Amino acid sequence: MSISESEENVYDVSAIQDKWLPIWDELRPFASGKEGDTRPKKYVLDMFPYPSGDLHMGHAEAYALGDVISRYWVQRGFNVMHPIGWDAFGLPAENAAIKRGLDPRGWTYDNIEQQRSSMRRYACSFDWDRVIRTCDPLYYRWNQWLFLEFYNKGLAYRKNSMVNWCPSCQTVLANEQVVGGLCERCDSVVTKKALTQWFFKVTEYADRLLDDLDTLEGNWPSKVISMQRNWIGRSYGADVEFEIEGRTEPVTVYTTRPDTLYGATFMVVAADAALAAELVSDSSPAIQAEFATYLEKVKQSNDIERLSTEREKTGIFTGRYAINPVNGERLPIWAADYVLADYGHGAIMAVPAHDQRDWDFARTFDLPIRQVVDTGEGDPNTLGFATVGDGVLVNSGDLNGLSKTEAIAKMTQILEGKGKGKAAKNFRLRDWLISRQRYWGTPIPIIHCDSCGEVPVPADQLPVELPSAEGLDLSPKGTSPLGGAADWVNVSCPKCGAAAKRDTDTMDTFVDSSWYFLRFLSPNSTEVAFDLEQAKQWAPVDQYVGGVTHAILHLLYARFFTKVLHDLGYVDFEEPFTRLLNQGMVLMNGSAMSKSRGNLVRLSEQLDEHGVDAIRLTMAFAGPPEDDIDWADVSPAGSAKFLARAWRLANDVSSSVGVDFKTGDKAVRKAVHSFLRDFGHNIETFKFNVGVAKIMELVNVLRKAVDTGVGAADPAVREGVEEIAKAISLFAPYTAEDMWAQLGHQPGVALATFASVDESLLVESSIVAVVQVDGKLRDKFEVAVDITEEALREQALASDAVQRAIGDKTIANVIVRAPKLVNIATK
RNA sequence: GCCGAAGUGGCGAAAUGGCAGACGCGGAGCACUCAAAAUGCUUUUCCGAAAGGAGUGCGGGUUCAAGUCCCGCCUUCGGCACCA
Repeated sequence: MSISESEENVYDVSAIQDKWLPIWDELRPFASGKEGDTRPKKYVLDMFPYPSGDLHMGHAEAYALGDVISRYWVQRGFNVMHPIGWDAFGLPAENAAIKRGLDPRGWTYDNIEQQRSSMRRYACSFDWDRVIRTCDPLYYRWNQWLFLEFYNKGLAYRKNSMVNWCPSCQTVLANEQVVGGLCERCDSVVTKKALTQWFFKVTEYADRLLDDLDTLEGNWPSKVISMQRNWIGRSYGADVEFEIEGRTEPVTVYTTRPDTLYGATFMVVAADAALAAELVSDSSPAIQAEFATYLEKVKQSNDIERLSTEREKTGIFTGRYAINPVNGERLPIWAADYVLADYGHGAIMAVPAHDQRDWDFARTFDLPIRQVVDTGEGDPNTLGFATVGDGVLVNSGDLNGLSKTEAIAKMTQILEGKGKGKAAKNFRLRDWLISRQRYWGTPIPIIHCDSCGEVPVPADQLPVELPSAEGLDLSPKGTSPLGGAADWVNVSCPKCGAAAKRDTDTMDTFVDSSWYFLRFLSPNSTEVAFDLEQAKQWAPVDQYVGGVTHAILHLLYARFFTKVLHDLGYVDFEEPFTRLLNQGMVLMNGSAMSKSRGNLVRLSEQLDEHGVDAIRLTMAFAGPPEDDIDWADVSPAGSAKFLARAWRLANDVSSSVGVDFKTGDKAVRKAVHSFLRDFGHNIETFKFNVGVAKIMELVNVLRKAVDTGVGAADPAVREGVEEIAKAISLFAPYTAEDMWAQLGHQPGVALATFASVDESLLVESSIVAVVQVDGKLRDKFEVAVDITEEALREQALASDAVQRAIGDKTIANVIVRAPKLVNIATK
């Protein structure tokens, strides 16, 4: 081989990348929504990134996998919309701005440009005509519009509540920013603070959010469905009314165990609930003082203490008594912090015999424990723990002898008859706190007027644009930085014209991402949030791809928004994401990559070293997409080697474009078409690693065919290599495009549809039958596919190896599954 | 504590109840080369020279046949966690 020949034959990754990028810019193969496109639609969506810097390995995995799906459907002849945008509001921009004394805008838009350019190099199949950035007024104006739609429907409201507070950052934190009781950013211990905040009424949709999960079964990872079910946490039980001595109004408690009402020996109210303070206010000064001290301690407590499992129960006696509605017993009322103010009614009936927490409390304060369910384990008084299982009711009047389930039903009935209670349900889910005392977010479009109260900003005055950050103190101080923008805050009331002030809070960025998938339908509209006709055509999202970190919050909120939009008549579906794929994480040496761990792998360096295609292929081939990839365990060099091997094959093909494949070698064609059949199935079931393996197998078959078989000129070889180029295009678009060109085609392999499977080529005339003796493989031989059971049985028994294995044992049974298998069972 | 998922070669992993380990990484060997790289080919679960035997976390079960189904454990990972 001469030197010049060998140079032609070298797979030069960077040259290929440089060659095709500008051509694709011209070609724009992934523009969607052109007039008159008759292809069936498919909406494929990757979770949009936060512009925190350049793309990292995690993005590289997510977008590689999303691209496999998106490109696959294009090549199956679908009109695919695969848009991208940026979730561009949020704390990191603000923190960077504070640190450098800059406007968060500059930092954000710079990062977006960097990520956009990296995505182009990474050959993401995005439709670049549909880009959105949530920090554009063009976008967040519609957050405000939606907020007002929610507000008008009573789904957005303001209330005072205890929220997470970081004493060091001087700001409220979202639940997701509290990690193990510590502030995500500064590791300070998070405490609680009472503040008036905006909420969205997610709880009103709790039943539907839970029940509709059933419709996602099979199309969403079961893990995500069960996490959402747990998070919503519906429980069934009863509300029970207790008269309180010296109080006109009864107190209602929620219980899942109304059957144990005869076992109630005391009542507990949440120490930080209004009820506790009220009850104590009529007690002795000594109790009032004790309560005040206790309440102070409770307010100081933090999640670290709360999370401790060994924690002793604490509480104080309020000096008040409740009356058990079924037996008239006087129950002392305690205030404690193990009862939550914001769940149920903030008060419980304590049944220490059958609830471990009540048992612990009873033991700490020497309160009676009365068994009312015999579970067969014994008396909780002497057992040392509460018995919570099923059993037979005792010491319970009319309930005696009933099972737990029967007793729950009967007690509920009794209470309803007496007007002392009713069946009830409760949710773990709380309303969504959306206000943030932060600058870099969507301003809440409400004006506070002394005489008119909360006044929505009129629709024609939207958007309420963020004032310039210039001159504003963005540093955390417990109130929103927007409060410092006097010109912006002070307005006249839209209703009465008097002096009024804007709401200075901004919205949680999860609001932005709760409906962005609809904005892609008409990304630049100044008339509507999203075009209703376009929504009919494209939505809902057929395939959503993203990390499992968003399994609860983002997906729950987006589902909530969709249901609200449905009820408002804007969309005709109730679930936003028909199918969901969660990709795993990219690790290095067993743990998540981070600078502080010193195990950070830089995407840009990987791309420089191995090429875009090899990295993308490695992401897909490493294993099942939902599994984590440990970068130390995979071989981008191996991927590059395979791509070069496939590429050389295109180089070798010597037949010309348009040659009649039907004249090609049958055996090779059979391999090609059985590949086509398997590959499509693998991709559609997300077995990308297996799909890649199938391509490798076909490449190996064709390499052999070229070198030692039918030769490079056989039409079947061209047929095979063309399909390989198309298949590789899902993973390695540069290599595929270059192969396509070598094969003599015009640019645009990404739009080349797969050949349909020729079933006639797959019909087998013979097959290898296996013979087992007692389940163990003993022989195999080729037989005709239509061999009769008798003939196969005879042939199996005639085998020397089989006879050797049977030896002197007696044959008990012979199972024949013609033509594939014979199993001989001996005694 | 509650809910869920997963345990298969040296490694990443395949396997509609029907040949365990496809495909790849790594290893070994051969060819090409003055040589190396690259490439191509062969081989690679373990024990055994071989015949053969063992083998999918552990213990049972169903079945002609179990990595796969059922029961009971163990381990690892993820989520929730005083939710009455």
